[in-house]
Amino acid sequence: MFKIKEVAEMAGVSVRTLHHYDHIELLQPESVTTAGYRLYTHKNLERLQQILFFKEIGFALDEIKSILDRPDFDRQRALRTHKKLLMEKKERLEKMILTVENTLRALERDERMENEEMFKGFNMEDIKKHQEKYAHEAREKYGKEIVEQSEKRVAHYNQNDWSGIQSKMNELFSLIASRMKFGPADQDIQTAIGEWRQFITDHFYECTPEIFRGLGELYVADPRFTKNINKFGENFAPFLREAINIYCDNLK
Amino acid sequence: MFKIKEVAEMAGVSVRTLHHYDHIELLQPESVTTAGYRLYTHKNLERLQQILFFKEIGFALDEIKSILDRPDFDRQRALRTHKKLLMEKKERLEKMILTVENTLRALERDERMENEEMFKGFNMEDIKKHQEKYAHEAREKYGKEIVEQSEKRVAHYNQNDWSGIQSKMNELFSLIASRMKFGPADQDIQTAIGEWRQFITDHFYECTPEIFRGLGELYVADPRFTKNINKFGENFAPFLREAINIYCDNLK
DNA sequence: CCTTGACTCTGACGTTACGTCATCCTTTAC
DNA sequence: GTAAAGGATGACGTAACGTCAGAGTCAAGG
Repeated sequence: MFKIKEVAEMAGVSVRTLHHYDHIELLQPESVTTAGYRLYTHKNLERLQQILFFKEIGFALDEIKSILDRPDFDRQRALRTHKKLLMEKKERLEKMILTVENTLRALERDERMENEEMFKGFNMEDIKKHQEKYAHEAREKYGKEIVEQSEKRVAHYNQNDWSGIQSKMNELFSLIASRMKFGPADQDIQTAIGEWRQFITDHFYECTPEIFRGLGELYVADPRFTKNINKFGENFAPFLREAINIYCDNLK
Repeated sequence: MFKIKEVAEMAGVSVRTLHHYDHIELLQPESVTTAGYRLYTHKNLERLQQILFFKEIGFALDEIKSILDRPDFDRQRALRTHKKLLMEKKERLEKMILTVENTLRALERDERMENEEMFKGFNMEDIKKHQEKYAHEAREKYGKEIVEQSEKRVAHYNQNDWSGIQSKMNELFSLIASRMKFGPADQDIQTAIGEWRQFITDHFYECTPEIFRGLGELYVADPRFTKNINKFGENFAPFLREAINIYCDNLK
């Protein structure tokens, strides 16, 4: 249970804002003390987060209310849409930054900019269109999902490759993980490494020792990858890299 | 000389907005016809651009007015400030995107997020903290045995660290993507590539030119990586590889 | 036990940046 | 010469809070 000021500070909004949200019934605290103090729960915080996401994208508060209160509201789906819209907004900002840069360059060379050139990134219509689409989509959620179909196709295309790799990867990595205590030069581990390389060669591309070493580096370097891979154990990524290096050394 | 609707469409604002700006004496057309029609010049457009820049950053209209009307107003200086602020805003957005991603992940794994974790990107103070942290890190960059510490460091990275890494990557890749049209040898792109390499060196291991080239190959060759990376644009992976190769060539 | 300072409450009016009519006048195209 | 499109001027509406005012609440310290 959090008091109003705590919540305000956590979320970076004013107390008055929370009062307002209570008043318009957008976000009402789970409970109220006998003295009338508002008390917020973690659930309330989740809703507040949702509200702020929608706000950032440009929805009005009453729209947000009706979206969040709909019984079929899907938080996960909403979040994915949020991400898309936020990235669009980011692109818009990037365009604006380019415009500023162009303006600066033009100013330096004492040139004159094209009229439309001056306002790139300001036009919000793209974003608005997307918002409308989102609202429409959500409203007709039980209609046909044409938009999703295209996404699925792309996802599906890779899904085959993915699950193939994934299961092979899991198999090999589990084996390796189970033998970590024997060190990266362990015979069974080295065999598994070789199999892994062969698998890549068979299914994707010629995995030269050089590339293979790079792959090992990648396991450590790419945060998304590392995170996935470290579920096989503490320090699994560096261990794997080391094992790959030993494997490649022994090829000579 | 442009009529009001033309200007509105060029800049992506409403006619009413221009009326309003005229009324509050923020932007008054150079001339008016006998019938009372507003006529805007290129100079007026420049001022409008300025206004919109300031607005995007969050200034109030009367503040903008007093800024633009000050006799010592330096457009070039202002633009440079704009750029900085816009980039900060972009970072804030990137953070929000990360927060959305984290929320999604937590939702998938049915985890519960930390209370403050939920609101990253919403209040600006976080940004400052992160910047301080980065500055601190950089200051201590000249400590001892960085390379050998790499593995240990990685092992102790927490969620925050990963977020930082991811956002740095996103930042650099976004920048590169936004300048793809200038070709892989573009100066800014090359600078970003250098930064990226430095970043790997700082956080993981000494990234030699050889390894770096290998990474470039992997971006193209490895389907999983390509998939992730191509969200930055069509053919982003091959483009990146080419840019890396150019970068490495120039090191000799 | 009482005080004090930080926090909270509920109105209620103010503010910013336009949106939205309504009503009327110009200009342009056929 | 007439309609459609665009422009002008009030005037009121609105969204999302900000900003007091006046009063109660709570936790710590003297």
